[in-house]
Amino acid sequence: MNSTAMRTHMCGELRDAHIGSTVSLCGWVARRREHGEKLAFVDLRDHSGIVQCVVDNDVDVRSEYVIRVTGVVRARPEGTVNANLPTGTVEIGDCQVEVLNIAEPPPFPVDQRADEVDEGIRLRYRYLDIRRERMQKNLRVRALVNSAIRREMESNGFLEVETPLLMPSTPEGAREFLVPSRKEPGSFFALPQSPQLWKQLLMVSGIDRYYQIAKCLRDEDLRADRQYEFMQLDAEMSFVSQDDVLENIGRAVVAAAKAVTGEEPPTIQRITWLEAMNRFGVDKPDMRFGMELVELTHVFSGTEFKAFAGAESIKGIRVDAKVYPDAAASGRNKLDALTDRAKKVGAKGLVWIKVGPDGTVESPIAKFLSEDEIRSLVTAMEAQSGDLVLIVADNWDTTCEVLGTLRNDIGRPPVHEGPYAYVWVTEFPLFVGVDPVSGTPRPGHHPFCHPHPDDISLFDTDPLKVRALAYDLVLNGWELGSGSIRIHEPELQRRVFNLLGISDEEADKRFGFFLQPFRYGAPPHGGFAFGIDRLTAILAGEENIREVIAFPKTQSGADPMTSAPTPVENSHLAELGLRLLPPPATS
RNA sequence: GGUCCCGUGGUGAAGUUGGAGUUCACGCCGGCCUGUCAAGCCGGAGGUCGCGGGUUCGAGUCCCGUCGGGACCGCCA
Repeated sequence: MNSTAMRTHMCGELRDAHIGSTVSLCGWVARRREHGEKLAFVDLRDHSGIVQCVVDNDVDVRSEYVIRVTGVVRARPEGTVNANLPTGTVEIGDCQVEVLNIAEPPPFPVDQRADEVDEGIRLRYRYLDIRRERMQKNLRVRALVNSAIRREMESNGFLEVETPLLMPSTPEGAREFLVPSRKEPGSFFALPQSPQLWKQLLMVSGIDRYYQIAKCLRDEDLRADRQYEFMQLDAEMSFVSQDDVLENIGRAVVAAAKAVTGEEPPTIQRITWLEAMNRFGVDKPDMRFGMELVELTHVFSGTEFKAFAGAESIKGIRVDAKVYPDAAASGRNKLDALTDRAKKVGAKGLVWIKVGPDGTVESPIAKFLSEDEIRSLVTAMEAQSGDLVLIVADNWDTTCEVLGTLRNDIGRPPVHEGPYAYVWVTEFPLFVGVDPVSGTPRPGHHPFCHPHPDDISLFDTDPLKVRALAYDLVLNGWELGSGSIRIHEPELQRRVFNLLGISDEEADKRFGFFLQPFRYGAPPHGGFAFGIDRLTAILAGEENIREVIAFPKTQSGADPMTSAPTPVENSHLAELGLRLLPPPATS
């Protein structure tokens, strides 16, 4: 399969079994070791690996020259086997070397040492960076993920349908990239944040099970886990319950993980949003480690301590001295830093308690607590001597969020470290908070999420308590993706819009092209989408999705290799009916 | 929009409380070398210390600004 007109084998595949065969190999010069005019060792590299070629005639080859070597595979002489190379028991002898192309010295070593090179430089010369084993591996992991997902989705009856990149702008959600229209100056296409609207229309169209490995584009600030453009497995199913969606998407994730690691990943756990918040303080819990939030409100129900008295929610986390000896032994400076961190996240303050031997405690607030309270606290926290307990008393949201943040700060391992902890988070709230201007609830996911059928009665009385048939998939504390059962009944959709403060007319104006088809018979349906880049990064052992993207952007949204984005000629703009504003004045 | 970290030959790093023409390793160029494998030995070239301004007798070092890279907050329905 690997042989071509120019080569018979790949460098990395040669083993003892090939000894005696004459081979032709093509690749790049990884290194050369010269021993005078009549002996040189050339390490030849292609994507499969490296093999040593012994050259006993005078050839001038240098790093990254592209060469073709023809010679005979032979066993290495006694004592010269290289255990560090998979091909280390053999070498290519009697080499005829043909230089196919010369090369300038590369700006950085094209091997593991480039892991230490500034990422901006790696990106400027990405085509060289990708020659390295690490990037070759990562891109191949990515391809495995994609092909496993395709195979699994298709074997489960999903049909791949491609959807447009050029679509109307919709004001909701993430900031869009705009594409000016040449034929209609002043009008614009938007690039899709996701194929959300298209896939729901495909359900109306009777496609039944749709999937696509789709490019999504969002003009939001970049992060280790966020790029302007990213890939999602996007899927939608008709006549399903939430369980149907979770099972099918779960199979695709499992298939991808298995394709990469060779092992069946652990069962994907399920947890409700409420439980996730109560136990982990976040809606994307990293379940690889403990330090769960402990409910303490009842412990201090009759307390004299002002900061605790009457607090809606009091919770604590225990920093186990056996697991986190450094954090548990934090001195005053570190504790102050933790307090600052807690305040930045929204807490009024942070109470710390160091547990000593025999139930003694050390804390700035110890004198305000009764012995009973201290005893109950230590018992509730299951605290041992040396442990550090951190307590927040506030409204429920703040208490959860602050402790969830501190828990992650103190205990969270790098995202790519095992074990893999997949979890479905279900029953997200339909609305999150209230718009400060209009006073109406804000959608938690998007306005087409189906409310939990048990909660419809709360619509008029307590809308913020309404749960949605919405769910996230979380891996090691990263949100891989989310989905929901959608509203297919126009009447229910109108009720949700009205709660959101969107009138019928306004809904029609904003989402008309999307809502009108639903009048022609929309099946009950639901779906999901998860990020291929994030899943691939974790499976590849990387903590940054740039490492699994061939040509990513930097955090500032630029490409150091192509210099994009670049200015364009005024004539180019004029053709699109555009003119630039003067640059903003700098004071 | 904000907080924090980084920027010194091609690459990675060192450079003390501000003090001579910045140092080291790798790489590069030349020479030697027949069993190396990050080969070895000898010699050589290569710098706007990101950029601009300020403080100072004197700035890689201190201050301000700016550009670039990174982590995070906001943002990502």
